[in-house]
Amino acid sequence: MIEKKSTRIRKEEIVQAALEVIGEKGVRALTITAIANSAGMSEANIYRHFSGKDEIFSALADYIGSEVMGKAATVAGGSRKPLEKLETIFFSHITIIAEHPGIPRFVFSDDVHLTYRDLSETLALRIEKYVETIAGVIAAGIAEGELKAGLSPHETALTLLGMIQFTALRWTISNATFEIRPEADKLWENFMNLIR
Amino acid sequence: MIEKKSTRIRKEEIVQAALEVIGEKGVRALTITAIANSAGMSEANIYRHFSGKDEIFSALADYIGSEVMGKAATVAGGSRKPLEKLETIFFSHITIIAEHPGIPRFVFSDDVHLTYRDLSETLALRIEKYVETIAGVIAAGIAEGELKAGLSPHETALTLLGMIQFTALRWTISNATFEIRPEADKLWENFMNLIR
DNA sequence: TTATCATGTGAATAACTATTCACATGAGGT
DNA sequence: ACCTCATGTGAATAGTTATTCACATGATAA
Repeated sequence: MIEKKSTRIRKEEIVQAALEVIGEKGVRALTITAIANSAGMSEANIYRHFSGKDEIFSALADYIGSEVMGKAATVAGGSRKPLEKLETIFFSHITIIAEHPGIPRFVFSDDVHLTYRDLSETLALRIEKYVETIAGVIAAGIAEGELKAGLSPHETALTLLGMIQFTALRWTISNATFEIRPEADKLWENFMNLIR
Repeated sequence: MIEKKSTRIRKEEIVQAALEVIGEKGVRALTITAIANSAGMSEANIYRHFSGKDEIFSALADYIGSEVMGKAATVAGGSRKPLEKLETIFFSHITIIAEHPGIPRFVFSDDVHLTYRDLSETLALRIEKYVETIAGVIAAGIAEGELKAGLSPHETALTLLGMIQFTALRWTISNATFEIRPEADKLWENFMNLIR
């Protein structure tokens, strides 16, 4: 029998274990057995701290929301120049993906979207908010003359996020056979050419 | 007992049924039972025509490859101006996604990638080829002076595809609550601002 | 010290999965 | 007409899944 810990701590451990499982084997492999193994506890103990899979998925979404998107909001609210902010957001997003491949897989899993509709709505709202945060930075960049005047902030933000997302996808599909960072460098350099 | 048909025809029907199931319920729901129901035949009969799920997935990948990516190659090889070609490829891709949501879900399903590694390699190669096709059109556009001189064709192609892919994802997540076509129009207009 | 209750677990259950198999049928060649 | 074999199917099987439950344990408050 493992050491006893409070539900608060166990919940964090379970969420982390779940994220690890997704990062290694994908959302499909996120079974209670897999989580229990990864977290080093019995399956039954998972149910001491979560009512079921739904609740684990919710907690995972909350964690990702505060971790990834919260970070971007902080950067956006800072005092640097818009282009610098964009660059920081872009590369920190890329770094997070490289360190936790489970995050984009979870957020963009059609399995999650189609099986847990309520959660899916929450995710959609968070993504939309994230897009707006980035669009705000782009709008500021245009106002300050750092970026092209003709840009549509919202659409340009979608383009930037699509670039990030597509990189994460190609990375998973190719089974991590390329280095994500140099790829991101090239994409960012080209993107600056596009928006200035 | 349903009418008897040749394996060639049944294979096509099964692949179409599978694509439909993915479009409606996602890759996770692509069970033999679901395919059999959608195709209107018994589960056992599926095995008369395919050795198992792997082979169905392979056939699905082949169908998508010839359908979607073949189309782009045809357009790219045509005699129109590069910018026109890009626009055609972009909107025909968007149209295909809107009509067959199962296609992007299948191609970008981490479930597929992580469970069927061989198939995943094939998919990765096809995507890379698709990227190169688009990069070729962009390079031609630069050479002819239709597009900005400083662009990197490969990275710009990735950006374009990311835009398409991200739109498909947001569409699924939001449960098809927005019209995909007007969204695509705005994105394309902005993209033209970016690349010219 | 001891009583209590949150925490931990092995085993059972019911539902669902892919796949197989023995048997049925009918279309097309002879 | 009839033979044959590709095509079609209900039922069985073995494995996996989420979830429950009766019982164990140990931290902590009294």
